[in-house]
Amino acid sequence: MLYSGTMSEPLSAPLESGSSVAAPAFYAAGLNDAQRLAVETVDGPVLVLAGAGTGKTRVLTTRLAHILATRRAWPSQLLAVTFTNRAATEMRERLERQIGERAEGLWLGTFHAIAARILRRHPEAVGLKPNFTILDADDQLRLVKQILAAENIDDKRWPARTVLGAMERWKDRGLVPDKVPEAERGEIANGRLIELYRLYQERLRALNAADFGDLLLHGLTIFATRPEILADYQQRFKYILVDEYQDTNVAQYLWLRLLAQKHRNLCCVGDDDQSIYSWRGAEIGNILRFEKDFPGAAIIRLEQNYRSTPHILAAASALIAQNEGRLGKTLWTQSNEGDRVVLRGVWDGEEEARWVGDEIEAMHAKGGKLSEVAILVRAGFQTREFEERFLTLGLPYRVIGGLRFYERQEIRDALAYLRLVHQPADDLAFERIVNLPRRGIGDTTMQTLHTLARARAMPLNEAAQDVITTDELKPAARRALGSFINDVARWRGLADTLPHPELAAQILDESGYTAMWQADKSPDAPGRLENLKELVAAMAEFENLAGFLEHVSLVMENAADNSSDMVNLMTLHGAKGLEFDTVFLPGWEEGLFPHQRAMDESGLKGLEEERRLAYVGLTRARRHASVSYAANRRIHGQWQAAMPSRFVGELPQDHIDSIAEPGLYPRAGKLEEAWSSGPSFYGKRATAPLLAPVAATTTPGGFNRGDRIFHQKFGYGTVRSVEGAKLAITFEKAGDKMVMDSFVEKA
DNA sequence: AGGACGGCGTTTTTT
DNA sequence: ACGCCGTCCT
Repeated sequence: MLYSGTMSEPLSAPLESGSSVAAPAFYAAGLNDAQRLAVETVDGPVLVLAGAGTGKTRVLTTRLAHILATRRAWPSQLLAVTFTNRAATEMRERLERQIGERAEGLWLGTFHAIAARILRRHPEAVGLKPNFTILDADDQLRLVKQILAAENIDDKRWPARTVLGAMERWKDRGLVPDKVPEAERGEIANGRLIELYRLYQERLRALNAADFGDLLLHGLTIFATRPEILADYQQRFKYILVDEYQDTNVAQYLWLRLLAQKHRNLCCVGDDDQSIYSWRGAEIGNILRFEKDFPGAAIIRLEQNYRSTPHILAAASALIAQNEGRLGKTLWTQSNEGDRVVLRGVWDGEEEARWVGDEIEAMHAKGGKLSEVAILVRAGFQTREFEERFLTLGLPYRVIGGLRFYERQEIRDALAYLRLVHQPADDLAFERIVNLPRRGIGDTTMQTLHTLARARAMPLNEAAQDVITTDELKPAARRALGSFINDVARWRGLADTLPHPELAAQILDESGYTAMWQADKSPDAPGRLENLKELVAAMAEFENLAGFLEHVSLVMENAADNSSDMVNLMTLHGAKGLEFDTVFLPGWEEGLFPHQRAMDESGLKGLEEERRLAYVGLTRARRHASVSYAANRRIHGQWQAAMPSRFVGELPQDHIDSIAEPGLYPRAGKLEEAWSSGPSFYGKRATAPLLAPVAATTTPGGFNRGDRIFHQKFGYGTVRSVEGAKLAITFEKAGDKMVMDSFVEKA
């Protein structure tokens, strides 16, 4: 490699290389014109509109390499932010491949990781101590529940989820309690939401904790109240790079704007057509408004697609063209025709799964890799039918996006021990494990403890220290509690001398936690013990306990076992940023996709986001994409008649191969009526939802299409259709049969 | 302190 | 239909 030596040596690429037509620096080799422009336009604000599959990551890393190679900045003066750890890791790995060690010292990470890093340096500016805890979703929810209970708010009427969600949306917009506009207090908790928000924030501070939203929000507060700190970072970050800009929320936008104010070298990369996270605060307006927000910004479009065949691209493009508020791009490719997008109409979900399974098996038989196949669904429950089918076929599959390692009960318990040792004020951790395993510290004891802690405004652990010196508790409880907090104190003392993995192992043993699972006879107990071992082993990779806990809070990644050859099942959201040779997109039915709720709650905006989701799905495919829809689907146990998604109608005829069984839809014309009335159809909503319970086609015996039945000889099955007194039934064991209605009974 | 029972919700999810 | 959560009962 030409590029060698250390950072202090002069580099082969001269600073003024960008101005000449001389041979481009080696790292820019193979870039197309737009990509090169995106790499080399380093001064001033830049928006790179990177369509799906246009080589975005390559541009991002090359741009960083270019800035470093031309000595415009030291690594420590570069800030590169992503949304996911996956993206951050990928960027770092690719950058290291390009420029090796020179990438060290770069501020590269997720918004949250970078914000946490800054917050750890100035926690006192927002009333936190340096060892503050970062709470996860579970802790947040528990905290809100406690507050609701303390405030006598009916959590049936105002579930903690809802309350927390509303507070998080405020945080997403950078609003601390005092800044929430009067008009927005809403009805939640009878207008007391703002009060709850305030209490929640106070509670977090008392716990010496921050939730994810706070990482950004506190950052904004620090920048607003401590100009000298802000100035320091503004000075430091000469170049800022942002990935997936269409997913930023208002808080992140404000944060970036502040940081970029001095040098104004802000490069945002994103794709407005792939904005699919509005429901968690992402503000597509950020990317749409970029030119206004940053006057004089260069807009660079990456439109050459290196991923998909022309048919797939054309289908996706035609679909997304139906959206209104977009910046607009024209994706093109040099690759050859390839197959059209397959559009398949089927009777029901079971048949859909059968069809997909058959297709995959056929492909597999021809030597295709299963790991290059993905089934992308709108909602998690849709994976079930495929799983069932694949189990019958013996087709290996993995569902991506289930419980993650650090979300498992035993892992969270173990972490609670470590958190408590690390940060004595962590009441949530205290409560979680104070009586786990059982050590005779019950509700009564905890109530006493809570009362005392509240009265003296001190953490539970501290209150416990006091209470055991009094006779407020019964002797047995006092002994139990005393022994527990003694243990915790002892472990804390060991933390300085013992290597942290050993400390963890010792805690788990001495607390009786390991023994608890050893004594557990349930089938998953051995697995849990394994996980605990894994946890302790994983700790060795970190310098200390604090570093480990930080990692756990911020990088709750999935241990992706990419090794084995399996079909991938995941949601469309989960598929963003991934690509596969073959992609199946099942369940394209009105009400399911676009999802009814998205449209009910967000109207046209919701519909357009659903369409972007469809676009994301299609553009995941390299060579083969198959869309399917079923005429009947069972949702929440109820059979529903379904109409094909309007997105089906938006696919361009010239680029699809359509195979539908005849007679799937009894009432012709209904479809056009539903689609053509467009979004306003949902505005009215007087009409019955399209995903509606089936109008009864009943036999004399009272059987309906979709009924689950039992037959003496054939066993269980489902009524496929009804013809007078005869039923077409798909039996689970015996397959399809016609049976007289008098021979079956309802299951 | 642990199980049984009833009620409710059931899109998407990262950090 | 089903699973989860919270409550109530033993």
